[in-house]
Formats: sequence, C-alpha cells, structure tokens
Amino acid sequence: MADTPEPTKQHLYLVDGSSYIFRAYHRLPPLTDPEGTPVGAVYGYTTMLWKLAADLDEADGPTHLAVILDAGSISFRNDIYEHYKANRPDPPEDLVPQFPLIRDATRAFSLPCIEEAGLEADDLIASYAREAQRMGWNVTIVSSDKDLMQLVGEADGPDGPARIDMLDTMKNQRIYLPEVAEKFGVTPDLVGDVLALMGDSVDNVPGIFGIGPKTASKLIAEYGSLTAALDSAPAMKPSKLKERLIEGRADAELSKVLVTLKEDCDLPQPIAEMKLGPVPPEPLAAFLEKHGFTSLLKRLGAGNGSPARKTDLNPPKADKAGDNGTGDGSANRQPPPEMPHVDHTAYETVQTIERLEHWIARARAARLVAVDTETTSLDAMRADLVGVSLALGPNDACYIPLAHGGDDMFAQKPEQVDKAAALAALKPLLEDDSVLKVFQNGKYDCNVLAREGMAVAPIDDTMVISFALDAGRGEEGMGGSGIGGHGMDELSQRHLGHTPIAFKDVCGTGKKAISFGEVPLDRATRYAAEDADITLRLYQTLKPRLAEEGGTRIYERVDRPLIPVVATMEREGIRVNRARLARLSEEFAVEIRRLEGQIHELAGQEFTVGSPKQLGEILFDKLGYKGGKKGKSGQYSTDVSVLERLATEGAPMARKVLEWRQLAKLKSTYTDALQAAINPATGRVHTSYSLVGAQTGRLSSTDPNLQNIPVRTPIGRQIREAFVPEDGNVLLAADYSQIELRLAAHMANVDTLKQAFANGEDIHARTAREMFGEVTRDTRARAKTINFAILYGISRWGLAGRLEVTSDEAQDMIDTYFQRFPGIQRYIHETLETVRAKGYSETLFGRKTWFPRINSKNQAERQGSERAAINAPIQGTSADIIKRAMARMLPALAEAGLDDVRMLLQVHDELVFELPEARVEAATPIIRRVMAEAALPAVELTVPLGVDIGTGASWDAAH
DNA sequence: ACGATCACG
DNA sequence: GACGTACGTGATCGTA
Repeated sequence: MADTPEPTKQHLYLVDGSSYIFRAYHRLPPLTDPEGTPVGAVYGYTTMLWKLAADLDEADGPTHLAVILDAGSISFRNDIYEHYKANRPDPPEDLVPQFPLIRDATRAFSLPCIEEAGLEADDLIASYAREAQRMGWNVTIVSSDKDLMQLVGEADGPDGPARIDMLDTMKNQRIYLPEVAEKFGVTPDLVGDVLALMGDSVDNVPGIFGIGPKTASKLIAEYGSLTAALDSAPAMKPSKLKERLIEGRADAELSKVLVTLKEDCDLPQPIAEMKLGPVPPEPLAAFLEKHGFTSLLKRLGAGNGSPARKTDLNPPKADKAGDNGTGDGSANRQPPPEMPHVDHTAYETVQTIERLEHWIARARAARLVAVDTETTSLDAMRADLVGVSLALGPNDACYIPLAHGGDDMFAQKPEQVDKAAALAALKPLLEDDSVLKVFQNGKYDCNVLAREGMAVAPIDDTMVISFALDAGRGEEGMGGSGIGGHGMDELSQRHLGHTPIAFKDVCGTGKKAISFGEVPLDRATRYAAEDADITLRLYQTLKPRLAEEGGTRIYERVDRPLIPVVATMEREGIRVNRARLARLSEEFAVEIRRLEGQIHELAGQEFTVGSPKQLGEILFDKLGYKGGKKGKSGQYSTDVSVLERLATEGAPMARKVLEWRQLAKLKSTYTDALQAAINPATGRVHTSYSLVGAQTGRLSSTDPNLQNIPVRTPIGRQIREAFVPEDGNVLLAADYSQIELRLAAHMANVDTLKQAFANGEDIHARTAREMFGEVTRDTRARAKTINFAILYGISRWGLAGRLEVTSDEAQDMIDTYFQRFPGIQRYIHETLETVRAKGYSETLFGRKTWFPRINSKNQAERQGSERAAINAPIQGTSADIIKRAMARMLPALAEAGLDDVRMLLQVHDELVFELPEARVEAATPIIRRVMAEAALPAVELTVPLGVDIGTGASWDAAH
C-alpha cells in the first residue's frame, strides 16, 4: 500500500512443506509427468511456491522465505510416547516418489529447504518463528496444521509489535486470532491445552477418551488451563465427564507434552540467509521442463524473468500469478488457461432499468451467460426471489437486487429496479433459444424462475457436468448433503483454487440468521455476483473436459435433458390426504403409548425405549438375556436381527420393542412429517430430487424423501393409501420388473438367465430350480437372496449370515451359482480388473463412477470398493435407462395428444403418474413402450425390459 | 456432529 | 495375522 511506512518491515514466510504435500495430493488429480512419474502433488506445491515468491513486493508478502520439511518419521516425541504417529497409514504409493521431488522443486526456486533429524517440521517452524519475532519481524506460517495455531499472535519486538499469523494456501485463508478462536474457542496460548484434552487421532495423541473438540474447548475456556480443569475435576458434580477427567489425567498430561512445540531448537541455518530475491530462471526452467509443467514454463518464458518479479509475470490487468492453476481434475491435462483472481470490487450492483438493459444486451451479444438467483429459502417451492446475478466473463459480473429491504412497505428500501419490470426485461433473455444460460444446480433456479412465469432454456449446469466427469471422486464423508462433492464451494476450491464467500458469513446461521433480502447491497453484490462469476469460470474449466474425457454422451444424452423434466416433476408435487395421515398418526400414538407401558412393566422400570443404549442395558444387563454383542462404540447392538433372535428365544420384550420401533418410525418419519411437508400454496407435497446425490447415477430424494415410503408391510402400506390423485384422476404406477437382474444377465451374457427372462419366467424360481433342483417356498427365497447377493458383490460370510447357514455351505452355493450361470464370475473379474486399471467403472451408456480406494492397502476399504464397483455398472445402467425414459416420456405422451398426463415421482425403477381416468387406456401402452424401449437406440439389450403397470385411487392401490 | 436404526430400490 | 463381511440412498432419534 502506498502509505506503508518505509522501510518495509521484514517478513519471514515459513512453508510447512510436508503437510502441504499431503493435502495437495488428496486435492489434486493424479497428474503424471512425461516419464510417467506421478507429480500431481508436486505440481500443486510448485504453483504455491511460485505464487509466494511472486508476492515479494506485495504489501504483506515475504521478504524472507524457507521451506521446512520433516526429516523422517521418528522424532524425540517417540522417546516420550512410542505410539506417537504410530497409526499413520503408509503414504499412498503414488505419493512416495513425490517426496524427494519436493526438495528438487524447492531447490529449483533457489529457496532454502530445512530439515533436521529427530525434529519435526513443526518444531523447527516454531523455533524459527519465535526467533524472527524476537528480532521484530512479522512471520507467516504457510500451513493449516492446527498444532501450529499455538504460535499465532503478536509480541513486542524491538520496533513495535511483531506478529505471527498463518496462511492456508489451499483455502486461500489467513489464520489469525479470530480464526483460532473460532476453531478452538480459546486464545492461541491455550490451544495446546485444548489439543491435550481432545487428542488427535491423526498423530495418535491420546487425549482423554470421550472428550472431543467441543467439550475440550469448553473446559479450557471455563477453567483457564488444562491443569486447572484437571484439578477441578474432583469437585465437579458426579458425571461421566468428571470420571473421564480424573481417569484420563495421565493421558492428558502426556498429550500436552506431545502437542507442545519445541521452540528452542538450534537453528540449522541463519534466518538472514533466507532472504528472498529474484529467482534465477535456469534451474527453475530445467525443473519445469523435466516434469512437463508446460504452462508454468510458458509463463516463465513469457515473463522473461523470474517469478519473484511480479510485474514481469503478469499482463497489465490485475492478474496475479495464480493459485488458480492448482489442478483441473484429470490426468495428463494442461491446467486451464489462466484466469484473473476473483475481484469482488469489480462487480456492479444494477439499480436502474437502464443498467439492466445494458447487461441484458451484452448477454445477448455474448450468447452465453452465467445466472444465479438469490432467494429466501433452500426449498425452491417456497422460496421468494430476492435478486438475480449475471456473469459474462471472469470478474465481469453483476447483481440485480429485486426485493431487498424486507416486506415492510414503509421501511426505507435501497434503490433497486422494480421487480416486475426487471423480470419482464429478463424474461426474453432467459427464454431465448440462442442464449445459453449456465447455472450451478440450475434445477433450483429454474423452479424459482418458473414460479415467476419463466421457462428458462436452454441451460447448462456445472454441477451436473461435474457429476458426469467426477462421480465418486469427491471427498470422503460428503454424503448426506445430496450434492456429493459437486457443490459450488467444493468445485471452486478444487478447480479454481478459490474459496468463495460463505453463505453463512453473509447471512449468519441459527437463530441469528437473516434472509438474503436483509443483506446490505454491497455485501449482497459481492456474494451473489461472485457465485455467477465462479459458475462461469467452472463452466469454462469443466465443459471442455466432457469431450476430452468421454463425458459428453452421458451428459448431453442422459443427465442434461433430465434437468427440466425433474424440475417439472418437483413443481407438480403429489397430493396427500392430510386427514388420513392425521388419523394414522393418532392411531399409532395410541398403540405406541400402550406398548411403552407394557415394555416398562416387563423391564420393571421406566426408560427411554427409543434409546438403543438404555434398551441394551435393560435387556442384557438387567434382564440377563444372553448373546448381547457390543459394537466398537461399546454399546450393545439391538437392531432387528438381534431383537428377532431374542423374540424367538422367548423374550417377550423383544417383540414389543420391535412393534414399538415400527410404529415410532412410521409416525415420526412419515405420518407426522408428511403432513408438515404439504405446501400451503399448492396443497401438495413437493420433494426435491438430487441429480448428483448417488454416485451410481441414481437420483435421490429429500425434503421429504418420497423414495422410501413404506410398502413392504401392511401397516406401512397404509401410508401409501394417503397418496392420492385429484378428483376425477387416478394414479398410475409403472415399474420395471427385475431390471437389475435383467441387466446383469445381459452384461454378464448368461444364456440361462437371458432365456428365462425371454420366456417370462419367475426368475427366482428358475434360479431355485437350477441350484436346488426343486422350487419350494424355501428354495425360492434362498435363490432370491443369492440373486441379490450376486448383484451386490458376494462373500461367503455375508451370504452365510443372511441364509443362516455355515460359510462352507454358503461357499458351496456360490460355487454352484457360478457353475450354473457361467459368465457371472467372468463379469465380476473383468469389471474389477478394469476398475483397478482405470480407476472407474462404466455403465452401458458410458457413465463413469470413480473408485479412488479400489487399490487401497486397507483390506476392508478395498473390499468395500470392490463390492461397490461390481454393483455400480448394473445399478448405474438401470438409472441411465429410467432417466432416458423420463426424458422421452412427456413428449411421447404429448405427441399422442395426452398432454394432461402428469409425471410425478421416480423411485429408481418406478414412475408414478397422475392422469384423468379417461386417459388410462390411451396412456398405458405409451408409457410401457417408452420405458421398455428406453435403452434404444444407443444400446440393444439381449433381454427384454418388462414393465408392470397398475392404476388406482391411491399409490397403494396402483400397485 | 455422529452412530444406530430403519424406511425404500 | 487380524479384520469383518451385500450395493445405493435419507430421516429420525438419542447422546455427546
């Protein structure tokens, strides 16, 4: 900054090389260099160094810089505690050869690289940081290791305060006191105490068992230190926590020693030698050349100089040498062309109709515009439109507020274009056939805009593109959100190296959350325009990959056409009979209370029946039933299989609990929740389908989930009776019969099974005949189990458990199956070979599912991936087929003049329609044909696809 | 926030 | 030598 006092303060950057490389490895695609050496992590590391070196001259950039590495896996901490870091898995195979390359890369930049046997990088960093601080320098630690957060803060130096902060280059985030407080709830000097209580499973620091981050922060904040907390334990009121603190004291004290950084190491190299200057280009060029980092090489050449001279590297525009080249998700690809950094100040707030017309005209001319809507709710059927943002190029984006300032008619509202006028102006653009609208999760925006009277088309969707390219590649533990690693924040992080403004930072969370319409326009613009900006950047990054990586077929022919179809289904919704649900709720409540009384009586005490923990203790400890098995959580298992067994062994309580559970489930999950889900405006229930929720390509359904409405028991089926058509209409349910087994027969080319399907046989009976020689209730049921086991990737023990036979007998059955149905074994083998080699499986229509853990050294993990990989092509092909049917269905019906047939629901192999009773006869053959022929012409199956159709006055009756 | 449980294909 | 055993989902509850 111009007003920075001279001379500039010295600023030491300490790069935690070891931790960076691990994170870069997991975040970046598996690039290889021309010789086939894996270099993805090294590439990430190199771009980061580049950027840091280029920041010399920046206001807060480095004047001095060093990379600190771990010398080995053993440190002085192992003398204190032999298990320290003992549960670290070996690094992945393709990361190992990259470790030495880190030193090469650092040397190529002519930067000092420091390591010391017996010391961890953290200790060296701590010692250097403190020394620099004593000299009055500022220090930035480039790492996200939480242990290092202990160092953050200011100390008095010889000429004013000297500050230590951290920089997380993967998240592009500075870490200072507020960030530490947010993570640990305490000041940095107490971070070690928190860590000592909570432990660290990655480093195998024990902590105190049963105390996690939340409890640890609370205790330390409350008592002021670890010692004080431990000392206060005996005086606490009796509780689990008190016991744990007393029993775990030694563990905590040991942990404290382990997490405390050694700040007085001898410094292997003087700090003065870390001065950052122009980087000599020759060694760097040689390194970049050797590993095929051509885009960096080009940048080096074009800049005609070193990365340490920022001005040499960059075009005149505000284009810093970028952290946006941190990977693009595919092997052996060039990083995308450079994009300028996201610049929030470049965005325009559109507040007049003239400026709006200007943007619309530019969008028309560009023929491509990224669009994002801001609303009051995540539920597209209840959301009110608050504003729209548009992006035409990087940093070339605007936000058009439409309803900021709340509902209060008299409140002072910010200047904004009249909503009706703005929408009228936008409508022709959004409906223009010749202008492509790009969204991130466009189904949502299209539904919101549809409710404003707009049929937005054509559209592209970066989330759906990402799914076509990278299903299964997302981070672990992303399930549940329904977007499986394809959300905007993850994509931006992964492909652009940029962390967008978080919604919660704009609107807050919990009770203090405000609606987007309450957000001041400047902040709203930064957030909203950034979303459109990023969507456009993602599109430019991801779209080219479709063609390069064979994703076009699945995206253009299956997933993309489905977006408006599913959007329409969501808007249709389905009618439910509220009174009927309410009556069921009441009946269930009565029965639940009755059962609860009986259960308490049998237990001889009151307890929470819904608590598996308490129930287990009652059954196995108090009542003394045998065979209680505790899982890894130390709890008895009380699931159906356990309770069924107890019931047959004569435990009356078990049967009662099973009934209680069934009713409690039906009431809370269905009869109560469905009533609450009825949309007051439409009187119907509108689920939300995720197009990217299931890695195999299936849809998933949330809010509410209408894909798991009970059907298997008579009592549960009563809930289906509450799903009804409008007066004069009927519901029609059409489902594929045994589609996955049929596909398995085709894909594994099993003649016996194919013939059985061609002849319309009962496939489980046929299997029973082949395997056991005769068809009885029992053999058919066993055959059915075995058929499913095959689809899911069989193991002798798994089958043995289900059939209640020994694992030897199960093995015999598996052998027999493979013998009677040759082809299955070969299919399994070949599928696994391909997945191991390529990393992904493919459906008949070319949908990829990635299995990053298929070659894991962890056997359980690997075998899990293997089973999933056997199933994915079958489940995924089935999903492709019904999706193709859905995309064709309404046009086919309309062509026959049946435009009053509404498609409402999809349940994996079933479609549910609502139509006038008089249309059933005409619609049935069309629906059957579209579904049965959905694979054609792309794939000619060697088995017929059977479709069962029924109609009725409720979903239950339609089956 | 997470595990246990259970609803579906 | 031990591990832990069927694929894919989402909602609810109790516990922490």
